[in-house]
Amino acid sequence: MKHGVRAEQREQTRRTLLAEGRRLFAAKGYAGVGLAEIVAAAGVTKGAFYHHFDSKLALFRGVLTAVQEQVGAEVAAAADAEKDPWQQLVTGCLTFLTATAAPDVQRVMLVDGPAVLGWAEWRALDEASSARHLAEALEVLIESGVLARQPVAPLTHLLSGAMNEAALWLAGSAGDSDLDDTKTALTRMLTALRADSGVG
Amino acid sequence: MKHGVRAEQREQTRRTLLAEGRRLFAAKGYAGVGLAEIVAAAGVTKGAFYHHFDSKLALFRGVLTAVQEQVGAEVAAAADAEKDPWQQLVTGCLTFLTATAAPDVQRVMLVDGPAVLGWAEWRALDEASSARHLAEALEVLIESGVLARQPVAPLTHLLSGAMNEAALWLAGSAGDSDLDDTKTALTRMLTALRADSGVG
DNA sequence: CCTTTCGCGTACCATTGGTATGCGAAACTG
DNA sequence: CAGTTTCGCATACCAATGGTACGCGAAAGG
Repeated sequence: MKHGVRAEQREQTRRTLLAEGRRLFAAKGYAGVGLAEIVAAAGVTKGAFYHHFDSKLALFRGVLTAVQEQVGAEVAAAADAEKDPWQQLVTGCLTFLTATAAPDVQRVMLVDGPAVLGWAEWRALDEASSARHLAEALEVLIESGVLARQPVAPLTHLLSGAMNEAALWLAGSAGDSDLDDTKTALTRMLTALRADSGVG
Repeated sequence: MKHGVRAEQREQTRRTLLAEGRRLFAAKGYAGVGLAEIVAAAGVTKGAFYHHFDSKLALFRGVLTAVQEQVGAEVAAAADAEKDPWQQLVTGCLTFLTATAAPDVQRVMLVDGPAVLGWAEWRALDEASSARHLAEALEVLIESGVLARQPVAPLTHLLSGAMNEAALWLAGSAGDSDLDDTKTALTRMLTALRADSGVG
């Protein structure tokens, strides 16, 4: 790691571009923001931008990765605070609903992400940050006999999709009890998967 | 309704633009296809296009509506073939997984839709075509005591999101048993919501 | 048959993502 | 410390795209 004045300024410029890109992408969507606006907000020019990123898409990829890592860390922290593996799953899922409540997370990670990068790449990035934790938690619970033995992949995607859509809906819903109701419904769905729930 | 040569040609041109738009949007995504390509494929010019649609976005809105109505009709038909309300729900949900398997449905309706139109408008259109059926089916089952009494909105979004994500995953998954496994997991989740499942 | 309507083609414009090139200061080198 | 290289960045420019203004020619209406 270099520590000269040059390397420092370089990193500062890169961080500013990522920060302003995140702010603008969240506010106006990927297609609604031009490079001119981004570089102006960052106080640089297009020449500087293309020195740091190959394309507008590359900047979005960087922003999305940062958002996903932030959400993943928040969820993982909440889950790790629980002792019981089952409670880790429930807490992690419920935390996800609130961690993705911020508008910038919504638009970048849940709405524009799949369309801009393509679903496959978006899925791969999500897998690396948060979905992997979900799958691992499910596997542990299956191995320990808490959950009925079954393939984890379908379950992971069903739950992941359910939480994503619920988070988007909650952001625009006016009802005060919607969050609690959703948490209740989600908890009920998770509980239903248990081997001792009488289903299966 | 006029029936002259002129009105007929007009409708023909409009249908061709919608058809080619759907084909190209599905193949390359909304941002990946230009108006020039669309009008060339339809055998007309941009002048004709803007005589029928206000913008590229308006064409996409028309295409998306058509796709959603097709999926909604397919799901509703399968559900209506069942007598028992509970079986209508299960059959409808399972049919959704196969009805959205076509690549054009995936990209237009599930990936690009929310990003291009914005999540709110996309949700409103989805509500009008398929999600409304789901909500109605859930309400019937709650009223008849099959499902535990609970708010339907959170449940609708959780299930809708789960099915959307599962459909996208299934399209790219290589495993032969993935579809069956997903249907099993989805059925298990639905069954868990029943008032007599011991949960809640 | 003469006028009006209108579906559509042609020519054009503004903006956007992306590139080629030059400059000036920081970082090596003797 | 002078000379040279490196490199972060700015300027000027290009091709393509969504969108508009306007004109033509055939069908619709009297």
